[in-house]
Amino acid sequence: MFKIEGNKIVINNKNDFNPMHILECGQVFSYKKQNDRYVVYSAGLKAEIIETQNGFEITTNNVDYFINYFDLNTNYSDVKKNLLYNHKFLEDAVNFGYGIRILKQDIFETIISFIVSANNNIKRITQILFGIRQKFGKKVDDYYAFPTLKELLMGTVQDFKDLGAGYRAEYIYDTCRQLINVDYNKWANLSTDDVKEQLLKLKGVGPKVADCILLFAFARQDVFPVDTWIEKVYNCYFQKESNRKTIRENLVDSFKEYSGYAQQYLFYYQRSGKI
DNA sequence: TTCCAGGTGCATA
DNA sequence: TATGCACATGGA
Repeated sequence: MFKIEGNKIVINNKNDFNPMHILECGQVFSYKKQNDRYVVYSAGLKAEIIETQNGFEITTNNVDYFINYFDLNTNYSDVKKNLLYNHKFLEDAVNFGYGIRILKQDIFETIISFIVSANNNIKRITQILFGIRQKFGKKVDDYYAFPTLKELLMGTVQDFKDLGAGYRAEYIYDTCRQLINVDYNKWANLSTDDVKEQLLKLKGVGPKVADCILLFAFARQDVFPVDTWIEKVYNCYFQKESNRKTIRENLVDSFKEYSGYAQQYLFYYQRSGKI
């Protein structure tokens, strides 16, 4: 799937890796499209992705971090094959977003990002998060790192409001203070339900945001975040249902340990307007 | 003007 | 446990 050449990760494959699909499918907000390349920022690190004749090249200041970040040791041909074997109706969605990979993002950044995402739109979420980087993060070369917990603790509720967070400003402020006494790195050893129980204690983290954090930071595929778009998908493919808890239960029951993957293909396809 | 965006917190029954 | 409402903000 890939090889390492100095500070580059070389991917000779265009079927299971597509930066547009990966970055624009809604799982991440800290990236920019610049002419011929995508630039991705995660925690304090940065990677640039360009297309080559046979695939893509990722240039980065931390090769190991981004091999894990892009989940390059998982075989997505197998993922898609297994998904389609049991769920034929996903074919159009998987063909549309064939290059999606579920990222393994920084835990703290993902918690803050998805608190900001609640009842918000992607353009504004992105703007607010880059604002948080610029105001509280360290300057590294030509970009700003995502602030550490210690750095973000310096922010006031008014600071976050000024950045456009609206009523979520208090959630960010409160959650930072709750996280002082929490070692979320140890949560990796817990069951999905137990991690979710911990996440739900955080201010601004409800069932949907918790599922996003589990999927995009803890690599738990047995969750199905249900938002306004997935509700539309459900009402289109399955039956009319407005209770999101019920929708989630039915979807996880159907997709089981492939729920997270299915969710991303469907979310990306639905948002494209091609459904 | 109203609706919508990767929903959650809180009061109430 | 389940339901209903308020909550900032800006684009369509």
